[in-house]
Amino acid sequence: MTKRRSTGQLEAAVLEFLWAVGDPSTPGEVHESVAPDLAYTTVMTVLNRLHAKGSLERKRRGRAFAYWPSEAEAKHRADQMRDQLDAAGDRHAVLSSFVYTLTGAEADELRRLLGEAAE
Amino acid sequence: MTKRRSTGQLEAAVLEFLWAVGDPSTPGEVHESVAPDLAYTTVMTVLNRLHAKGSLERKRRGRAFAYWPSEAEAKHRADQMRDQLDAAGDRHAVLSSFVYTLTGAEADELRRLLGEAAE
DNA sequence: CCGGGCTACTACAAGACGTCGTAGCCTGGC
DNA sequence: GCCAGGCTACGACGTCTTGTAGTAGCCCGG
Repeated sequence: MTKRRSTGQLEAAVLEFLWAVGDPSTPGEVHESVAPDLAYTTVMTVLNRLHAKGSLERKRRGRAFAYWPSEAEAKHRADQMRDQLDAAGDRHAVLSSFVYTLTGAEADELRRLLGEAAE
Repeated sequence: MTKRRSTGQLEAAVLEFLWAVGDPSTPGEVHESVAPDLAYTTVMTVLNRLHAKGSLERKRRGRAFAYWPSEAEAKHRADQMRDQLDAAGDRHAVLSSFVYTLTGAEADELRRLLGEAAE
């Protein structure tokens, strides 16, 4: 018996897969690629719940539904980051700490993006 | 009748308060400031749980414990942001989206921080 | 030294999520 | 056209986390 995944892991894995694929996927495809060790119905349930929460869109494809993320991964992640900033009492301190975690390449990338934004 | 707070809200509010205060606080102080509408024991429990999870430190003060965050807010938030970046399939896209959410002042601040880091 | 108040521990309830069973429907082979 | 196999939709169950509170014990002031 495989140990139960910790909370959120399965939903996260499903979302990640759908983002990576880019195209709408059926429960069968998701099951096979994400968690073939689990019952098909388990994956089915996760897809339904994510859809109910608004995280996924779906449309009929044959007799099944094909699911895909309702939001691009980049936007989702960026919004999460933005939320952290908004929740903070001291944004300066957060930005400072954040910059400290960046690699050199990431810092370069960020400078470039900020440079463009400055126009 | 008072509606139950949604999951995570109370813990978040307690943490936020302790971060804002800066000094160790007793359950009584937290209760009064964060959720006087709730039972004292409810706040007590939340403090204990956050301590058990390692989010809070505590030490005796009189016959009570005084609690304070084990991690600075800025570091906590920055780490959360970093996690989003690490979880992303395309970091460039995330950074780009993130920059797009920044205000002018925040962008300036970030440029300045990145400038320093470049030294 | 006695009562009121405040604290620590324990208990209960509800929601979110991981996981699966069952019934129904579609398709392919005969 | 009909039947069996497989796949899907929906619902159900268990656990863990978290919101919420009750009760018993301890300390201090009167």
